[in-house]
Amino acid sequence: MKPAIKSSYHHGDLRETLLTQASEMIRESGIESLSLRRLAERVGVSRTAPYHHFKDKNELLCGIAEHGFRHWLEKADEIYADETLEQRERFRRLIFSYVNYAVDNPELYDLMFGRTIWRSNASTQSLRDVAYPSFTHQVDMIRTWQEKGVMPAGESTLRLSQVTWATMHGMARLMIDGIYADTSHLKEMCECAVNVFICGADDDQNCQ
Amino acid sequence: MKPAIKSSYHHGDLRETLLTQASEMIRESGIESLSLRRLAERVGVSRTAPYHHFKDKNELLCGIAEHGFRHWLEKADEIYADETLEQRERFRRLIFSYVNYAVDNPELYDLMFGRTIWRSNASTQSLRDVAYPSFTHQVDMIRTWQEKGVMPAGESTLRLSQVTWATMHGMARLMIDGIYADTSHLKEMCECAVNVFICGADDDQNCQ
DNA sequence: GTTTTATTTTGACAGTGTCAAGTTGCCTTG
DNA sequence: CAAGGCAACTTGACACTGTCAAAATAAAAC
Repeated sequence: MKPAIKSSYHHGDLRETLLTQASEMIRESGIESLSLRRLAERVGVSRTAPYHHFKDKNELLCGIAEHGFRHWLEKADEIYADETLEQRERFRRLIFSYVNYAVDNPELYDLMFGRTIWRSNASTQSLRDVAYPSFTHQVDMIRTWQEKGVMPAGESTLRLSQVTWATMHGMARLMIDGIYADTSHLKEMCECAVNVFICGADDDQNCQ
Repeated sequence: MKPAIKSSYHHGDLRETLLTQASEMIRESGIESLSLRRLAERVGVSRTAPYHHFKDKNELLCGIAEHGFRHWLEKADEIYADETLEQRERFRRLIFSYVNYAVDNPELYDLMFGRTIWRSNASTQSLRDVAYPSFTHQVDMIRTWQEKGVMPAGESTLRLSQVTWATMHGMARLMIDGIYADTSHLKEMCECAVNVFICGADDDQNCQ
C-alpha cells in the first residue's frame, strides 16, 4: 500500500531533501548565508513550504546538526574501539581526528558546537538526545585512559574531560574561525597538545 | 579654535557615541540582535547617519572589538608584570583572568574572537594592529615561563602558546556558547588546566 | 557673504523570517 | 465509487534588516 520508496504527497519526501540540500548549501557558502527562501527555490517549492516540516529555521538547523553528531560519534567510536592500536595511540588519533573533522567541515562544526543552536537554549530535544552521549562517551574514554596510565590519574575525570575537550574545541575554533589563517601547523599543534596531556614514557612521574 | 570638548557638527562626537551605545546594546541583548537601525534610533539620528563614520556594519563591530582588545591587553599585562607574584602564580592568574573576562563579557568576547570578524578576512587594519600584539605578547610570556621552569621547555614555544591559548579559548567558548550551561565548575576547570600545563613542584621531571 | 565641505536625512531597493488564509491533491471512510 | 477530511503546498502580506543615491542642512573656509 505505502510506496515507501517515493513516499509522501506532492514532492516526495521533502523533509529529507531539505536537510541534504541545506547541508550542501551550508558547506558551500556558510551557515550565515543560508536562507530558507533560497533553499526553497533550490529545491523547487515555495518559500513557506519548509514550514510544514520544520517549525523554525532553527529546527532545520538542529536537524542538520543531528546528522553531524551521528556521523562524528561513529568516527570517534571507531577509533576508541580499535583493538589494533595501543591506548596511547588511540588518544592521539582521537585528538587529530577531532580537529580534522572540524577543519574539514567548518560550517557543520560551527553549527554543531556553535552558539547559533546552544545559546538561548534553542536546541531540539531530538538533537540533545544525540549530542549528549557524545560527551558522556568521551568522559568514559578519558576514565579508561586514566586507569591505563595514559592520562594523569590525579585529576578529576570530569574536569580532565572538560579541559581535554576545551583544548580540542579551542584548536578547532581558532582554525575554522579564521584566527589562525593557515592550517599548515595543525599537526604540530595537535602533537604538542597530546604531549601536554599524555603521560610521558616510563620516566614520567607526573601520572603516579 | 577647536572646541574639542563637544566637537563635531550636529550631534557632537557621534562616532564615539555610536561605539559606546552599540557596545551596550551588544552587552544587553547579544551581538546577533544588534541592528544599525535600532542603534541609530537609540542615539537619536536617522538610519543612515552611522554610514558617515563607519563604512560598514562590520567596521563598527571592528571598532568595538578594538576597544575590547585594548582593555584586555591592559589587564593581561597587569598580571604578567606583577612583581609581587611568583611566576607560577602569574600563569595561573592569567588563565583564570582570561576565562573570566570571556564569561563576564560573553558578547564582547564573541566579537573579539569570533568568526563574525575574522572569518572572510573582514577585520580592519586598525583592529589587526591592536589584536596581533595580544598574541605575540602571550608568546613572550610563555617563553619566559619555559625558561623559568614553569612550563615544559621541551616544546616549541610557538606551539605551546597556541595550545595554551586554544585551551583557554576552548573553555571560554564552551561556556559562553551555552554548551556548558553552568559556570559553577569554571574554577575547577581552570585549576585542572593549570595542572596540566604547569610543571609540578620539585618532584616533577616532565620539564627537564 | 559666498562657497565649499562635512554631516545628516529622506526615499528606495533587495533581501530576510514568519504568519494567515487560500488552494491543491491524496487517502480514508461511508 | 463519491464525499469528506486532512496533509502538503502556495500566495499575499508584514515587519524587519543592511545599504545605496540623491537631496537637505549646518559648519567651516575663504
